[in-house]
Amino acid sequence: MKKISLNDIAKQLGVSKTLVSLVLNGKAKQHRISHEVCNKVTELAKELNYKPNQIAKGLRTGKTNTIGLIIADIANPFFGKLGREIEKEAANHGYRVIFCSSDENPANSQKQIEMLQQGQVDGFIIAPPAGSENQILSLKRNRTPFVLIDRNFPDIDTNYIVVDNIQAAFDATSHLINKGYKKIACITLNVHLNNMNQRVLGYKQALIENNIPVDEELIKMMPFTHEKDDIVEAVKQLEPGNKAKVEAVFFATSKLGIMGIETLHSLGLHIPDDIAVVSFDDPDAYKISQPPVSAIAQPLQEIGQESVKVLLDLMNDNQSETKKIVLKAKFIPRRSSGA
Amino acid sequence: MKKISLNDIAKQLGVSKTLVSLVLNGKAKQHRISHEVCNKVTELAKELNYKPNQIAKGLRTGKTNTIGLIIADIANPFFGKLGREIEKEAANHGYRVIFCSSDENPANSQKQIEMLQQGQVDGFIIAPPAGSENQILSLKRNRTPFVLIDRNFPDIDTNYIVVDNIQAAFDATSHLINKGYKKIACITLNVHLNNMNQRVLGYKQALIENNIPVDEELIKMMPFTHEKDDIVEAVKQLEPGNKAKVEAVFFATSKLGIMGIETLHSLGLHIPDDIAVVSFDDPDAYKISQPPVSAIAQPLQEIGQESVKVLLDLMNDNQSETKKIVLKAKFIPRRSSGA
DNA sequence: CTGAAAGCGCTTACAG
DNA sequence: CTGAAAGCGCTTACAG
Repeated sequence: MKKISLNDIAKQLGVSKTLVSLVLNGKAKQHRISHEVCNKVTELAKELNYKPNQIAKGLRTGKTNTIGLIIADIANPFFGKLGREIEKEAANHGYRVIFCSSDENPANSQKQIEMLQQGQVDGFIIAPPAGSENQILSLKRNRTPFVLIDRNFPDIDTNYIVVDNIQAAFDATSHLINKGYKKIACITLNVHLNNMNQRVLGYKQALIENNIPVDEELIKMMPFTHEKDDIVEAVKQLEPGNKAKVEAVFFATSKLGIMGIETLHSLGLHIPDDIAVVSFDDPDAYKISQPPVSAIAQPLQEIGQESVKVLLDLMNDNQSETKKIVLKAKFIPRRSSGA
Repeated sequence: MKKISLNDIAKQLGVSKTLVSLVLNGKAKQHRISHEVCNKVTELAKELNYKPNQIAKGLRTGKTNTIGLIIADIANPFFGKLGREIEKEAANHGYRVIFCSSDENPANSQKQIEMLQQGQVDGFIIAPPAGSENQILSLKRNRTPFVLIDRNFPDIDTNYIVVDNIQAAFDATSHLINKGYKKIACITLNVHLNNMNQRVLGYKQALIENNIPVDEELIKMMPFTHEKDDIVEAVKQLEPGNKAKVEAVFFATSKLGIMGIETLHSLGLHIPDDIAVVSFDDPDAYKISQPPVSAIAQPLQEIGQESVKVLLDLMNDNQSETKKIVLKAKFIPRRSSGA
């Protein structure tokens, strides 16, 4: 079954490709093409199950109706859910999306961006890894439409959709303080991403506002590629009885939280009696965990929808004013913090 | 910064496009192009940061180096992790992947396949929803390369990579029986997918082999779009004390399991004392759950790698013999079933 | 060793 | 109202 082309239809009907193209693209009226011809074309196209070749169309028009999405890891439920929202919103507008996982490695995102820039994609939605500033600047120079999500570079003027990380971390930490916890640890990633910095900042601000001294020893930075062992080590250092008694811990990502909670359990510690827990992000795991884990839920649907919308505006209007959108993340107290 | 093309290079060097194309595609030797010219071309290409337009290349060669992946839902951690493996293996071979979530709805997968068949993709990896047999047959008729994953249609001769669902379900159920449980419920999806049927079959076979009568009342079928309420209802019907005392439950998917366990907890039931639990698939949630959940882990990396390899073979060789690969899934006993 | 030309399947001025 | 022609950026016989 050979693919049929515009030409096939044109020949069978004894008309020109131009005509067929015009009709099939809904420009019949505008070009005052006769009703009769119009119908003939539409019918035969349907009969032959004609599907325009998007590659040819793309070459000609310079549009591919495809979005490149670069995130840290599609296997991470946070990005999985976010990716799904983006896919959904894109599909609503007739766009498909190519997924790329960078593993927070700028060399990877570089390769992925270069690969997709070779005419494969009309624009990008990117969660840029630390150290990818030059890539983002290069996209700006090329005038490639793109929008950042999850994190952004404060020094670079770009479109972005993020959440208020400071506020969210502040809320979660304040909640712990209100519950009477004072020795509160923070486990975060040691990557230079502004969202991570902000989470630590919010944590510190809550302490300071409540006259609790910030103890840098209680802030543990994990490499992004952290393995179980790293977490075990960090958690052990925080273990109650070891030096100062730690009463609670704030995990800055759900991946850290999941591994950390697993470790706490395996050390025989009880949550929240021995140590209270709150975490950024709200994967399913936190709902079935016993006790359920207090978490900061990001508005994934809104982030997904907005990022696609902003990108589409950009690709169509080529507007110059950058859109900087900061959404609220919601803290959900559960039993892991005595709620 | 305008994109630069083959022509730009050719003009600047005063040679033909043919020459440039040949050199850049590594066919210089084969066409005995002089070393000198060869170097000039390579250097200028690098200097101008020339990137061939893949769309143009695709139109000419009929190859896009893109794979279409159709799964139920990328937000589901099982498919998220599987998708990541596929993305990785594809990237290793220079392929990108377009992700589509069908939500197990054949109308969706139909639309997605049609969309991607318009020249956008060289082949498909598909987890076909129930009722999509005609789409698969149509792909066969078109001679579109594709491979099925996670489930297949026994009546259609296709390439596929699946796990031995019967064996895995049998193992998990046998484990429960060995632990002394007799009244074992099964919560599954009411979709007509052979992998789901096989999971129930394995469950039944284990019962029969141990002389435990199969009680159809203990097999609950949920719609794929199940909400919390459906699970609550089903679990309540199984609640110990309600009619026959149910001692254990086998969840046929992790999505069912996660919701089910959440429900058991909220009903105040203790796992495994009040009711033991085993589940197909092994999301992170099961590891931090208290108690950790006994689970059937599928070999995601192998499924991902094999599916890409089989597809690539197909696209290159157009070989006729179908590859049917059945991998083993591994049961991991944890404390939720008294392990 | 190198180049002119055709063509992949479209869209879009342009002309009539 | 309709068609011939150019061209998007490549690759690949073909010819010399």
